[in-house]
Amino acid sequence: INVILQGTLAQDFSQSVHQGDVVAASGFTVGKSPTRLRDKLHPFNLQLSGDHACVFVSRVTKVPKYMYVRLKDLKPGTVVNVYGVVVFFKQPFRTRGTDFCSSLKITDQSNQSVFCTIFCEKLEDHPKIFQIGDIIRLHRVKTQFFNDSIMLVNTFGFSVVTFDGGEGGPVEPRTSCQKFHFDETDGSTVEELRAWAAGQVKMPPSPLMRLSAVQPTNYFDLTCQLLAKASIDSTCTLLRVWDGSRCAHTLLKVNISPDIIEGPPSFSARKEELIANILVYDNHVEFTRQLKPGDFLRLYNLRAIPGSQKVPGLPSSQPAELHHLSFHLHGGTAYGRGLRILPENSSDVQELKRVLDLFEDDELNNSYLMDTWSTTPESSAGENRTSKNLWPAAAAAFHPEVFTKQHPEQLSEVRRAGPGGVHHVRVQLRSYEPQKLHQLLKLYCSKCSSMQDVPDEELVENLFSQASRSPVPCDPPPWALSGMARLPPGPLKRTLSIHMSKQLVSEGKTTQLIFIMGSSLEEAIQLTSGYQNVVPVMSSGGHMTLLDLSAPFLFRGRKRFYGCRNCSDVVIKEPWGNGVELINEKTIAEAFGIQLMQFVFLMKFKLQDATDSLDVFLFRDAELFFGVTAEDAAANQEAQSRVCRMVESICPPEDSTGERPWLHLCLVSYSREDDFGQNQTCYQICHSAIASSSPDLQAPFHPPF
DNA sequence: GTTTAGGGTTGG
Repeated sequence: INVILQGTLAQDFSQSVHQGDVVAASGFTVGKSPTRLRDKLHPFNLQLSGDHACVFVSRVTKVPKYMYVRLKDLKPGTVVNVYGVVVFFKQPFRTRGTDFCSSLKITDQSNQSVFCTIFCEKLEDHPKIFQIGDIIRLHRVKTQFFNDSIMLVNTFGFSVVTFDGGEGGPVEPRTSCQKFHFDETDGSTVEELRAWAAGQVKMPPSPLMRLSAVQPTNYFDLTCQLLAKASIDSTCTLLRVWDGSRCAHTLLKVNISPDIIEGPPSFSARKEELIANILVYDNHVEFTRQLKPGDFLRLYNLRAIPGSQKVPGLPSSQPAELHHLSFHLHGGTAYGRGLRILPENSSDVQELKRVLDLFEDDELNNSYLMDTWSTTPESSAGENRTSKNLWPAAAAAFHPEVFTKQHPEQLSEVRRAGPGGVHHVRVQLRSYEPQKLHQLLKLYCSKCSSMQDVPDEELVENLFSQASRSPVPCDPPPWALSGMARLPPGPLKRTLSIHMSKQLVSEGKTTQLIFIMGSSLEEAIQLTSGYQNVVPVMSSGGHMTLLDLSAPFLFRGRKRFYGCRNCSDVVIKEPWGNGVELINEKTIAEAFGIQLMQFVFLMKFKLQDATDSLDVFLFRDAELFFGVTAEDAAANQEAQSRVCRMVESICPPEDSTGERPWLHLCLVSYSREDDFGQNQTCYQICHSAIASSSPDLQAPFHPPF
């Protein structure tokens, strides 16, 4: 039925009512509804317009279905539900009883870490944990004391859901359970844990490595595709796997009789170079029986062992060669040792597939060269792998893993070939621009292709103080709750005006989003510790608006986000329509009419070899090249200095004793019109990545596009 | 409403 309100009553009502509220009306009159034919509602309506008419609005607070206990507040002998970030885990292993056992350790914002043991008969009921940092939700676990500390064990009605722990990614529950509870509060709980974990320095580092980064004696986790397998004896299975990168060390070759191999008995010479043979022992052998070639796997706590190793089942005529690296998944479950199949839709597998497909496409294109390649393997044999003068021991080595040609070309040939080609070169870096390395970060608008420097701190500070110098009051938008905020104790004891969304506050999401007016830059930064999204605003013509777009429009943790001046048309609206659960830079930018700028790396290198020198850009594949995203470099001093160290290590200063290493790079040449309308040939580094040999320079896994 | 395990590597 339609209810018609007028005057101040209508105004008061519309400001306080929310969808879902219970409304009681008194003093109304019944009238004929003029819209009954159109809206097909009740033929009468209720008109609340007299002097005695009034409306009561009462909010029905939703009783949450599940309560979650913080890990610090666990009491012995209770059954609870908890959320946590995984800091240690073992894949499920067989117990002496009837069940498999998952062993894990989790932590949360209360900074307590707690051990959990999950017993389940079926593997699919166990938590699907892929890596440290994953988020886990446990329902109906009981607390108990062991060794003077409280721990968790599953109990009747137990259920578990896990999520990827990466900030900004989709919140996709991992479970094999058909029916499980999941609502918007779960989504925000996961987001809150992700954001909290991202700011924790004490989180254990990921042991994931690509093959190209593995060094002798390393323990590491590997994401890979299974190409073939062979059962060697009851305690050992051979897995032949690849991840698209080439290990910097000669690998153990295992010649197995073709009739015991499941999958192709051999591969092209180029592909064989990338394949790692992994020996899986003891308790893990059972799990390898269900593996099929083509499966995507993660292997936990693999060991790379150099030198002569006895390989079980191999004929004595083929002793493992000295100094050849072999990979072992030893028996036991210490340090989470084990393996699992990764689902095809997981983001890590998607990334891996892109790299592997690139290799396969490339191999197809170059199949006409394969004959030459196979008959002269020494022509390929590891110039960039073994030569000592090529690279200082602890620095990085380059492996453009996707060559379009097998032999490096000389720079003079590259120049002669003109635009429209892909070249593999062996060069030294003579110089680079910008000289000031912090300037290699830029802001880029993908819509208008404009590029600008990242504003320095002083400029942003000025914009903040300018904005706070115009204390013109402004009408807060109708959707906002406004007030003054006291900052956490510190040197600054000022208050500033804040605005929050009524809707979010009513949903209890009080830390999701805050608008601040009249603050300094420093205060805005301080607030990021308590609020996930901090938006600085000012008053203009009585309305709330953003600061000049040279300043960040949003602070999220240590990250700052900028809008494009050309392409943005700013109107502050509620950054959530119906159904928007997630509040992040994308949803906020969209709501405010902002074209989000992205951080990019841009550098110019002067390359040289014996024949010529050539200016090339590093832009499109720069993140792959450094193994660092530009966004991380912008937010994280450590990541930024890592990039600087890499640049300095491939181009040591003139006066230093450091040798200038030879780099294998992939270059693409293309034609571009210069300012005078003349066609000009440009060059860019592509597909080339730094494969590091020291852990602090390690390049993470990253797609080449 | 039971039991299992209770993180911590040198091993082919």
